Amino acid sequence: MSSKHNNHTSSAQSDELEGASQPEPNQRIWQVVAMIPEGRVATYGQIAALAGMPRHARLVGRTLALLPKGSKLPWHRVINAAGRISLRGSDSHMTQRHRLEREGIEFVGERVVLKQYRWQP
DNA sequence: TCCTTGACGGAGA
DNA sequence: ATCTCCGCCAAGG
Repeated sequence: MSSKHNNHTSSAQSDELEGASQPEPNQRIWQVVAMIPEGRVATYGQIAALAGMPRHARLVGRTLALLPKGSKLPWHRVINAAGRISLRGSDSHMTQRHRLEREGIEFVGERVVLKQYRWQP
């Protein structure tokens, strides 16, 4: 990018005013996350790239942080490039780890072995 | 307006 | 394996 314009899209739901062609970034992210199969994980950067926004890993994190509490999206299958859970709070952190282990994903210390569990579309 | 802080990541050292 | 730097970008202070 040229580091100019490309702003707007603040909160949500107002994309039909500018061409209404392709889905909003957040929506593309949700779609990709929804594709991660059970028992596999994907990294924030991986999701960003698959959503057509390479190097926007942080955007993925922000987007997932906004998900409503009972979201059906498999957000727990998204971890960082080190194979670790990025969630800060001990509650959410434990919830994510528990969900992953329940799907058969194993941890070696604090990390998932990506070589073994990374989703490869 | 500037600075800091994040559910980040890759290249170097 | 750890630590910096740097890219990226929205929210808050």
